Amino acid sequence: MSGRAGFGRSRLPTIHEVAASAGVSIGTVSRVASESPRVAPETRARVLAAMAELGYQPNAAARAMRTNQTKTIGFLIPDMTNQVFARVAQGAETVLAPEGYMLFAFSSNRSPEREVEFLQAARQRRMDGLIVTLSDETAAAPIREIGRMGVPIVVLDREIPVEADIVYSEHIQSIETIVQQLAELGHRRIGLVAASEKIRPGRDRVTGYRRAIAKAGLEADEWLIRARTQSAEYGAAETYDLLSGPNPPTAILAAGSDIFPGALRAVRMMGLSIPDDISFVGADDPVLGELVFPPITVIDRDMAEVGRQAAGLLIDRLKSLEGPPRRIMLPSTITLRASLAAPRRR
Amino acid sequence: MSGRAGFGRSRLPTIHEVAASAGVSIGTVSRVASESPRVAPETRARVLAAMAELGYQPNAAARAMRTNQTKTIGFLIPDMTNQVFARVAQGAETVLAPEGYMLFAFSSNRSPEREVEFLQAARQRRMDGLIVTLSDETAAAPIREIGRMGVPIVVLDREIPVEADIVYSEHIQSIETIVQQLAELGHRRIGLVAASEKIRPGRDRVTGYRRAIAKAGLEADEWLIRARTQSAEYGAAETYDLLSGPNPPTAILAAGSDIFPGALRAVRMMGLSIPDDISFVGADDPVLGELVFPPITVIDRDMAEVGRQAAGLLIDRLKSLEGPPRRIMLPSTITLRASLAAPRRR
DNA sequence: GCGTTACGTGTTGACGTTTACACGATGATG
DNA sequence: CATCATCGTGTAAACGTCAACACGTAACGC
Repeated sequence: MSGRAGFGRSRLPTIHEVAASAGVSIGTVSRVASESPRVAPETRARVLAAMAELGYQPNAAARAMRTNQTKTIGFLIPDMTNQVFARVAQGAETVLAPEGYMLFAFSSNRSPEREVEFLQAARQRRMDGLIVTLSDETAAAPIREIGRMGVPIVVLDREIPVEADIVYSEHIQSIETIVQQLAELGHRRIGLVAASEKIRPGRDRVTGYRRAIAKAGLEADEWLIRARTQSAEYGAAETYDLLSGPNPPTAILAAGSDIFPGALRAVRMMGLSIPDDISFVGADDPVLGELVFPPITVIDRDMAEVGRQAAGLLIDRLKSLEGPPRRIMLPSTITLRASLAAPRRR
Repeated sequence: MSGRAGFGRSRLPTIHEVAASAGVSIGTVSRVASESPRVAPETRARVLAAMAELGYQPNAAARAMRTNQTKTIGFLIPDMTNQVFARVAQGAETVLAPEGYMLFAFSSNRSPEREVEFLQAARQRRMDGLIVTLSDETAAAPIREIGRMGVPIVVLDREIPVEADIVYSEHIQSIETIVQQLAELGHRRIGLVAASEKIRPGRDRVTGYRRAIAKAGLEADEWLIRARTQSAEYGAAETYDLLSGPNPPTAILAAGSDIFPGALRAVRMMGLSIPDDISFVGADDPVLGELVFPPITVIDRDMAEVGRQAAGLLIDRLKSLEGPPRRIMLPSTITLRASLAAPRRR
């Protein structure tokens, strides 16, 4: 009952009030709350009733102070609106929840300053563990902060000098495969638009691209490589620039979840037809490639699995801190669709 | 330096250690930490140096216990992977961060049980305020839990019997407008696929639809209305069912961010051409409608603004709890594109 | 019937902060 | 020169919980 009406702040009942109401000591209430076996069934029932009556919820701050754990995991993501990370969170949730941990997500909007703020907030709040995706491997401050955390951390797809478990995604091989296929179709100039080389996915994709170009014996033209920012605007701008240049590519790799729609929009705006005028490959978006016409070949990954693996590593580390850092590599998959064809004869 | 190497849990320095290191009392350290003016500049400098040296971060739990606030806002969303909510979070962030609040997002995956768990966790953690989007207005448990929270809450686009500030989105008028336009083009049978009638957006869209049908003097066929679940699969299934029926509609309203791509896929799979075979309207996705061919007319809303408004209401309530519940209604906008045409003659 | 054990419950610091209060030193004032 | 603010700092209590310890009671074995 206690329908303490009204807005805003109202004092929440404490363990003392529950104890008084149930006619026992606070120790007994505490034992009931933490499901200790050493309580008589009848007493337990009375305490439980008092708790329900008062709507008692133990104060996590006080509990954290005593027990040194918060049952809270923080998830740092560069961008909430990016489905890639949201799917990771969802996957991690499925592993963390059964273990009694709450996963709270925080978006840095790709700002290293915000990342530092989050990491400090996480430390202040004594979160039990963290899953972290930094937006820039070359920014020193967040990395320094990670080194100070003092709790287990799992890093997602980044290469940073930190003692942490890491879940990698495979990027090099899949880009190589695609470039090779395009070369076999007869493409000699292939444009790559990727996220920043300051983070592993972008860097690896550029690496894979260069490697495949060399293997196929094609001319290595750095002008064809664009890797600066993960955004639709950037994808559109670079794609436009590539396709309106003097010696444009005959295929475009839009290697990023946000770059993909941007690049596609640029192609559309220029009135080019896929795959007749230009071959096109997207990445990291499981929906878009299937819905547009023609359907578009896409490099994708099982992000929920990334989340599950990351959460698994974290749980292990939470249970026992032993052992060297662990690394897991998860594959990328290529879904071939109708967006690839031989280049138009000049 | 204190480069206390190693994995996992390491003890973090307390205010006592900082005090000892700086040669002052804990009271003084506390005053420095909370930026009280009553500290001599030279002392302040020494304390700050000690803090930096040790990498001190105040224990939020202890602080929360003393001050009764956590500077934490919780954001409950039905589904992280849905861009609609992610954009709200982003908008709310921009208002909350300057006020010193951290926004932590939690996804319930549309489960009322998970919603209750989050609300209880938020209460245990003594979060200062909440922004909440329930997945089912008819589920009693989460609503009861909200009533017990004891902190300011802002509810997003739901009608529930709770004393809270609410940010609504307009749905009825925009659906009415679209249906009317379709009627004017000559459509007499219009299919509606929406989210559940158990939440306001779905219900309002059905209401708007019925109202417009009546106004336009069209036959009201309940068979044409599908409003059960917000998912791509549901959107695809119902669209397929509508279009393969004996007397199919000549236009489809896919009134939900996840329903939209699902419905579109169904249309594609049936080999129907937009707008020649079928007119099509999407909703709540600002990207998809623009990228497919032909571009699709879409009902959309400025979700970041929803987030900003919600955060604003919350901040006000946090500063002064006075006054009756406030309600804000934000508009929907219709972006007309090439997916609407007169129905094919039978 | 006594000693022993096991069990259920109460009592009592701690956890790390903040903040009201106390106190000594310094400088201004009459 | 005595008085009194003012300022900077230290001290100690409190916040709500847990868990180690203490204690009383009942059951049991001998």
